[in-house]
Amino acid sequence: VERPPGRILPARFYARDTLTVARELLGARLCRRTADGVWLWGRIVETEAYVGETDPACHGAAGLTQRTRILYGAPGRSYVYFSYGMHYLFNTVTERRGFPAAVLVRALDPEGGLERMERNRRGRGGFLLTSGPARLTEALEIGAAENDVPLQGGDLQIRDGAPFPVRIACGPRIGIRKAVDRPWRFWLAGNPYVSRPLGRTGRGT
DNA sequence: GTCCTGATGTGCT
DNA sequence: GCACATCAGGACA
Repeated sequence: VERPPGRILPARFYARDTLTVARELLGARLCRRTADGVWLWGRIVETEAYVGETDPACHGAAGLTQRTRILYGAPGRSYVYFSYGMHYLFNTVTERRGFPAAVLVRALDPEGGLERMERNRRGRGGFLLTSGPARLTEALEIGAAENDVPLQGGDLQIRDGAPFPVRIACGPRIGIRKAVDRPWRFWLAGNPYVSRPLGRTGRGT
């Protein structure tokens, strides 16, 4: 069994402007060590920024609560939450303490541990393996236990990767109803694992 | 291909 | 109560 390549991104990487972090996470590797010690990872190809109390789509817009206290906490940690009664979504906390912001990871280009990921996805491979925020957490076995943990070691890490030689595209965030005008979704143009290439509309895949 | 719906937990209003 | 940063599967065309 292999180990993921690249260098772990330090906490200070995340302690910056969230839009910058969202762009610079493209190409980095989200790495997960399962309970039985298997490494699963992929290159991040799609992200979204959620920025502060003034961003209506950010959970931080609700202010400091039990749920959002992680967003107000230290940058470089995970924020995993349960959505629609069935899915877990993975975010990295950004900016300084006291400023609630995060980057949602929406898609991965799978790189290591493909067989295990496909099993986790009940046989679905190819595009359906990791092309969506809930798909990738299921593939990588990320759940409630991975909420509020550091990303600089242990079983959940983000490591750097050589930049993909493609354009970074941006557009409106997916699946929200507030602040739809802010183009805070970023993706690698042409990558086959991007959940919704521009031009496709509506819900579903 | 598009459209629609069901599954379902959690936190805030 | 209800909104919600989703996905899968079925009904059509």
